[in-house]
Amino acid sequence: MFPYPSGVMHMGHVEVFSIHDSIARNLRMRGQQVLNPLGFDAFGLPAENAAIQRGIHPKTWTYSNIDKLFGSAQRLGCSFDWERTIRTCDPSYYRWNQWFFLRFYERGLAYRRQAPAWWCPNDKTVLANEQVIAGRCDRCNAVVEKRYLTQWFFKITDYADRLLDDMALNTGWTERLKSLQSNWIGRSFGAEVEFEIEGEEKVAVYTTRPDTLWGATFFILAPEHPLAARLVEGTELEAEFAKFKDEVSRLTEIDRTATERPKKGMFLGRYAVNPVNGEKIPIWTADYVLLDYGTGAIMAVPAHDQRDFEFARQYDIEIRKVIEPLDPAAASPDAPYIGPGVMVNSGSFDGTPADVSVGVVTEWLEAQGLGRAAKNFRIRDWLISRQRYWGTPIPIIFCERCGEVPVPEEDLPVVLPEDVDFRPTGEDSPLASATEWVNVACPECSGAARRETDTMDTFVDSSWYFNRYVDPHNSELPFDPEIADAWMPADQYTGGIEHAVLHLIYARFFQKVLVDLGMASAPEPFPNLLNQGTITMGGKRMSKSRGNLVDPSEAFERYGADSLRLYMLFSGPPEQDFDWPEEGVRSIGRVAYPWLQRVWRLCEENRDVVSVGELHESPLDQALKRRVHRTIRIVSEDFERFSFNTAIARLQELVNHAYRYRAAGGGHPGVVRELIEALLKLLAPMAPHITEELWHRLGHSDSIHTQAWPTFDPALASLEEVTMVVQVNGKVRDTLEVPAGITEEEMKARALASAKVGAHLEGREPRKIITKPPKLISLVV
RNA sequence: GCGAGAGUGGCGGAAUUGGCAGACGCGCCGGCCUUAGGAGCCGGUGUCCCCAAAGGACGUGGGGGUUCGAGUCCCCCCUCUCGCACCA
Repeated sequence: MFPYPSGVMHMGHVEVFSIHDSIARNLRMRGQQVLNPLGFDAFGLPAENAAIQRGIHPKTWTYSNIDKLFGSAQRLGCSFDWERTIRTCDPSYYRWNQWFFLRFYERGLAYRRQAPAWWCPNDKTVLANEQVIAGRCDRCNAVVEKRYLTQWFFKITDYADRLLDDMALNTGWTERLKSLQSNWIGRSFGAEVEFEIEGEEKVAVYTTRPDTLWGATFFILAPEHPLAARLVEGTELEAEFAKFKDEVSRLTEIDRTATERPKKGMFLGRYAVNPVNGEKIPIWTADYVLLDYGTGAIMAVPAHDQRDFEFARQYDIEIRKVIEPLDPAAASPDAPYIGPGVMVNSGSFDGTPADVSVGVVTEWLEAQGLGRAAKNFRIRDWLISRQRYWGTPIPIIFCERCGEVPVPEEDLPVVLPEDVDFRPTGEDSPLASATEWVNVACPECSGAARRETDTMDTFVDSSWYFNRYVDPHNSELPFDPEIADAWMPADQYTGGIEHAVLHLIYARFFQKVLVDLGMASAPEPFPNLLNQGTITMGGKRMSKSRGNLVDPSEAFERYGADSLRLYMLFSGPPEQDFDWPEEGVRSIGRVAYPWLQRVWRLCEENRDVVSVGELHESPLDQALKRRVHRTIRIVSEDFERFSFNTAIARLQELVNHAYRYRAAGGGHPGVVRELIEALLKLLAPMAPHITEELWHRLGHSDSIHTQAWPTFDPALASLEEVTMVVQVNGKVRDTLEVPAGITEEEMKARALASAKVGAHLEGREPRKIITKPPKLISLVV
C-alpha cells in the first residue's frame, strides 16, 4: 500500500487496508511468503497548501501526517512489513527518481521542448494531459488554461504500442479498466498522404480513410500550424487570420471541444494538390483541426466525415460522394455517409469493395510514393515538470556555454533545499528564489550555471515504488534487479479506479523502461488488480474538499478495529462502491459488533470443553462436524475470490448452527473444540485482534496468525443428504430428502412415488425425464 | 456518437457450470428473559389470491426467443454510472 499522507486515516483507507490485510493474512496462513509493505507517496501539492495555511513547513506537515497514518494503520491491525517503509520525500528515495531521470535522459526518453501545456491557475503549475479532466484540473477542479512553455516530458508515446498490446498479459484486470486505458491510448490505423502546396514543402495529412481521398474537396491546417501563418503572410488575409487565431487561442478546452459549437474557419487564399488526382483544392484553417494530433493538417472529405460535412455546408464548399453505401437506404442528402462502402468517382479504383478499399489504396499510395501506412495515438508524452516546491528536483543544470547538462550521477541526490519561500508565484518555480542552491558550477566547464528549478510530477515517485519495496535500503541502486525478479510482478495489487489513466498507466510505462534498462524482466508490474470500490456519502465521493471525510476514531473507540474491519468487509464485494450510511458509526454497532460478541460468547461458554478421548458422536454431533468441514471448504474458496462478505455470511451461519446445536443439547467436547478452533482461524484474517485473544483464552500460547489455514476432509465436507427437487413441466412440485449418492433409477422411483407429483401428472406418463443427480429431476408431460 | 460497467425484497447484498431466486445481515413483526432495554436468546418476514391453513399464481429494468428448466444464454429496447469524444 502506498497512500498519500493527507492527515488522519479516513474510511477510504480503512476499506482498502482491511481488504488488503485480510488477503495478506490469509495467504500467510496458507504458507505463502508475503511481502506487504506500507509506504508513503509523500511529495505533492496538498502539503504545500496546508503548510501555507498553517505557516509550517511542508516537511513538518508531511512527516507528522505519516506518523498519524502509521499509527492508524497499526490500530487497524494491519500486518504490514513495517521495516520496509519508504517515504518518497526522503532524499534516500527521491535520489533514485533523479537517477531514473538520467537513465531516461540518456535514452532520449526524457526531453525538454516548448509546447502548449495545461496550466492550472489555482495550483499555479502545469499538468500532464492525464491530470486534466474535461478541461479542469483533476486535483482542484479549476478550469485550466493553455500556456506555451518549455517543459520536461517523458516519452511515453514510444511505448504506446506496448502499453496497449501488453494489456493482454494483465489477465486479472477488469474489462472496464482495460477499456479505460485503451480509450486513453487511442490507437488508430490509417495512412499518411503527402499533399503538395505551391511554393512550399509538401505537407502530410493523416487519415483513417484513404479510400475517401478522391472526395477531398479542401485542405485544412490547424490555426496554430506554422504554415498557416506563413501562407497569409503579406497578403490581405493576414490581419483576419491573426484575429481568427487569437480567438481560437482564447477558447478554453471545454469550449473548443464542445461538439455542439458551430465550427469556424477561413480560406487562406492558397491551394494544395490532391496527389491522387492532381486536383487543386483550397487551403482553409479551422478551429476543429488540432495541431497536436496527427500532422496538424487534414484532407477534408465532407461527403464522408461528420465534421467536414458540417464545415462544408456552412462555408458552401463542394461535397463529393466517393463511397456508395452498402445499404442504399443509408444515403441521405442531409448527412455524410461515414460507414464502409464501394468506391465511386475514384478513377480506376471505382468498384473497389468496402472490405479491401483501405488496404488497396494504402498499398497503391506506397507504390506511387505518395504516402504510407501510418498509425496515430491519442496519448501524449507525459509532461513531468511542475512549478511547485514539494517534489523531486529535476537533475539538470543549464550552462550558458554547454547548454543543458545532466547532473553527474555521483552528485545525486540533488537535495531539495528546505529554507525556501515555497509559495507558488505563478511565474518562476519557488526553487528559483533559492539563490544559493540555484547557482552552481557547470559540471562540464565549471562556468557559472543554474539548476533546473522545476520539480517532478509526483506520479514519477509512485511509478516504481513497488520495486523499491523488495530492496528498500539499497544505497547503490534503486533496487537489486535480482531481488526484484524474485518478487515481481506483484501477485496482487489493490487500487482505486481513479488511477486508471494516471498511476496505472505511468507505472506500466516505467516498468517497460526498466525492462529495457535490463533492470526487470516482468513486462507488466501488476497483472492482478483488485479495483476496490469508492466509499461515498449520499452517492458523492468522500474528499477533504467536500468536507465529508469520516474519521474512524469514533468507530475505534466505540466498537474496536475488528468491528470496523468486519463491517467494511461485510458491506458488499470489495470492488463495489459503498455508500456510508447516514446513521454512520452507529450501524457498525448493529451489524458487526453484536456478531463478534456472539462469537466471543460462543467461545467463552465452551472454553473449558476439552476433548477427553474418543466419545461417541451422535447424529447431532456429526451434522455439526460436517458443517464445520463444509464451512472450511466454502470460506477458503471465498477467500480465493476475495468474497469477504459471503465468507462472513458462511461464518455467521456456522455460529447460528453452533448455538442451535447447544440449544438442542449438543456438547461433544471434540466436535465443539474443532468447531471453535476452525471458526477462529477462518475469522482471523478479517478480525485479527479478537481471534488472537480468544485463541489464547483457549489455552494456546502461540499466535493464531502463525497457524496453518484449516483444512477439510472432503468426505465430511460433502453433504450426506441432499434436497432433491422434483419438477413437472419445469415447475417445482416437490422436494425430497435423499442420500447424496442416489442413483438415477432411485431418483425416478422416488419422484414418481410422490403424491404431490402424482397430482400434477394427472395420470399422464412422463414423455421425458431429465435427471441431474442428486439434486434435480425434471418430468415432462 | 464510440467503449465499458450496472439494474434482484423496505435496505446492503447472495445465487462459482443454465437446476429450489432472495443465502447472510439490517430493518420490521411476534415471543422469551428482564425493574428496565438502543442488551441477549428464539421464531417469522418477496408480492398477490385465500378468514386461515393447505394450496396456488406472479416475481431478478421492459419485450421477444432458445430450453424440460433462464437472474444466468441469444435478439430488441429502457434507465443509471463511468470513460473517450470536432482525434481526422
